[in-house]
Amino acid sequence: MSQPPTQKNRANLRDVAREAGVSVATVSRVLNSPALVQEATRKRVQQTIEELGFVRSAAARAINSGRTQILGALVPTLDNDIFAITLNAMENRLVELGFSLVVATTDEDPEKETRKAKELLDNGVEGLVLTGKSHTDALYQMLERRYVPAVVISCFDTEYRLPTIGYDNHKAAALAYQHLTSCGHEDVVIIHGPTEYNDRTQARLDAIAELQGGQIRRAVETELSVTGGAQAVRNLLDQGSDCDALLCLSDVMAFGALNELNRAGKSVPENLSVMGIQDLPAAAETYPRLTTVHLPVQQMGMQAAEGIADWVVHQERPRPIEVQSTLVKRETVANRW
Amino acid sequence: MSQPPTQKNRANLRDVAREAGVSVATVSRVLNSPALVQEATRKRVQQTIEELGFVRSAAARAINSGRTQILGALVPTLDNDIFAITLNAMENRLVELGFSLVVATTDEDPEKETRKAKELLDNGVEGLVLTGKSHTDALYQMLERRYVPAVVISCFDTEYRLPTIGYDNHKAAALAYQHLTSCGHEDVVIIHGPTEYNDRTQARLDAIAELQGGQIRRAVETELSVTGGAQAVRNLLDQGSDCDALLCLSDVMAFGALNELNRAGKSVPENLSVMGIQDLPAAAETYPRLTTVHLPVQQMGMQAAEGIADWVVHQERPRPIEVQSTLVKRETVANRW
DNA sequence: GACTATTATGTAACTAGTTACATGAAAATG
DNA sequence: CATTTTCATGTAACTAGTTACATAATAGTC
Repeated sequence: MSQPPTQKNRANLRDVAREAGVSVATVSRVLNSPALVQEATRKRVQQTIEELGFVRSAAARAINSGRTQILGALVPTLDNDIFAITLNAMENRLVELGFSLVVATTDEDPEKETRKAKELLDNGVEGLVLTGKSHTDALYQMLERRYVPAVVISCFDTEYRLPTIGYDNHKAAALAYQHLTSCGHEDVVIIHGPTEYNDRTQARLDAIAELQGGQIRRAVETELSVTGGAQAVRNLLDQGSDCDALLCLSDVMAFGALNELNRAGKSVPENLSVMGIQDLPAAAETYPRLTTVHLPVQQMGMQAAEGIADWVVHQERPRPIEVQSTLVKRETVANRW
Repeated sequence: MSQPPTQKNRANLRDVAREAGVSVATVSRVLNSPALVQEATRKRVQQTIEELGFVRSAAARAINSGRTQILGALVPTLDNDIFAITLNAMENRLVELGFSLVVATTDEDPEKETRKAKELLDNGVEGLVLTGKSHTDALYQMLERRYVPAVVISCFDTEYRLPTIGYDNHKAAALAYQHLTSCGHEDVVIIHGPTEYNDRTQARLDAIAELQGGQIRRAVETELSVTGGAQAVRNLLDQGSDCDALLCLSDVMAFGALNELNRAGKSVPENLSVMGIQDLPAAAETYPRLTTVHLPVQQMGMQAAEGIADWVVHQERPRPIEVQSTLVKRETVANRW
């Protein structure tokens, strides 16, 4: 039977010291600054560590250093690609910087986010990466009271109370919409995800409203997913409503939209144009290839990782960082002039 | 200037005790078993905790309980949907069970996985969820030496040295291939991702090899992504090679394949059939809708969460759990009889 | 009113490391 | 050869909690 020495009979520093016939300080030195220990002693201690299968307790280290080396990220969901690429980049960079990343999902619900943030902080997370600007006062207070570094991704706003590291959603949407109008599209239907607590979608809508004279002319709200995009188009077609172009405020919805238009026998961009925002890798492979606005989410993930790590280590609040969105012209927008 | 009291001047248990005029034991009781403390005292202590903004140190708690409440998941990547849904489900269930989830990516590289596993364990993770069966001996030894609970997802094998919680890749691929043959498809091209260190892809290929008399007849290896699927089809078309059906061993490649076939003007399933494996949500919305094998990855995520949490808490190794794959007939497979 | 039971609280010893300071011995300097 | 410096190591006091045990103060019983 395998003994179940979960934590109990695991060797600790004192065991190693006793077994090797040295003091705890010496063992600690072998682990942390081996140069200070004579070679013979060091060898002996190292061998004892091997023999006893000794592993330093992370908790005990943390208690002394006040550092857990763990950061947390709160994202709305992992269920689609929108945040996955950012997280992937963030995780990779953080590991290089010596941190682990705890991921928690919020379902775009500020209350849930607050609860999860509390759990993460209670579990020893040293800093947080939040998504967007919609958070509860309780969360802000918690961060301030505990002096927890926290940065915000997926948006850019120098005035915001936390450092933002991301793209300007307003600009990105304007870029997309203006491309459509510059190609002669008059009647554009905006397909967007839920706006409740989603300031990024709201900012994109606001930008378009501005360009349409203060009021969005035609918009349909749907689920922020491939399925949502498909459903929106299905409804539009069922109602027999016509338009020049579809602007999906996120690529995933554009993917669904394109599929559904193909199914309905509508030619894109001959019958109508379609645009997305984000430029996921798959956007280059849709049929037809999706014209979209590129959001450098990978770069954002890396910068966020560096920003939060720096803040935690050097107690220096990072400046907001804007990553630039750019228009990617492919095949789903026609020139109507 | 905001004081930078990162860790230092943060109030601790002793500060609260002194300020409230009670002993440290009483404060600890207020936090852990408030019923044992008289109401007046409890109120006073709670108020002092509020005033001083006292927050329990996770590290100090962990040192006593030997429990960090943190689990780790090692997945090949977050860059596409394949693992995102599983992780999402896992994270949600783990939070319910009182754990946090640290996510690390391995790029399907056992050495990198071993390094990351070590980092996670050194950072205090109590248990691991691994993906697939390709791991280094060093990793196995590390897990055994440290008595770290670890379960494996995305496969099912009762003989494996760690408990597997997942689907049987062999069965899933057989299910897909047999559907194609039962519909009269003779000449099937298998499109699959890299097999190096990817035992799941290998198991799927093995199943098909068996059904084809020991040797895969036609296969093309590509990147495990939408882009990869599209490229594979592009190459196939460029070479002018014909076939009855395309079996993509993962939905994401099927998405790319369908797009590319649409682009080439090939009718699916009239010209050729296409199948995927996984049944991502988007599979129901492709054009045409993708026939695939459903892998209940959400259920797998939940079960894995429960299995590893149980093992960590009750020191009881879970039994392997198989989640069943099922055929989902949609529109991309024609009957050739 | 004395004796026991119950309840609330405190003391101090744990958990597993790190580290300032002290000590002793060997090496370098005058 | 004595003195100072350097190096290796040990002692014990920290980090921030938890908890077994002791004690004091009520409450309940005979």
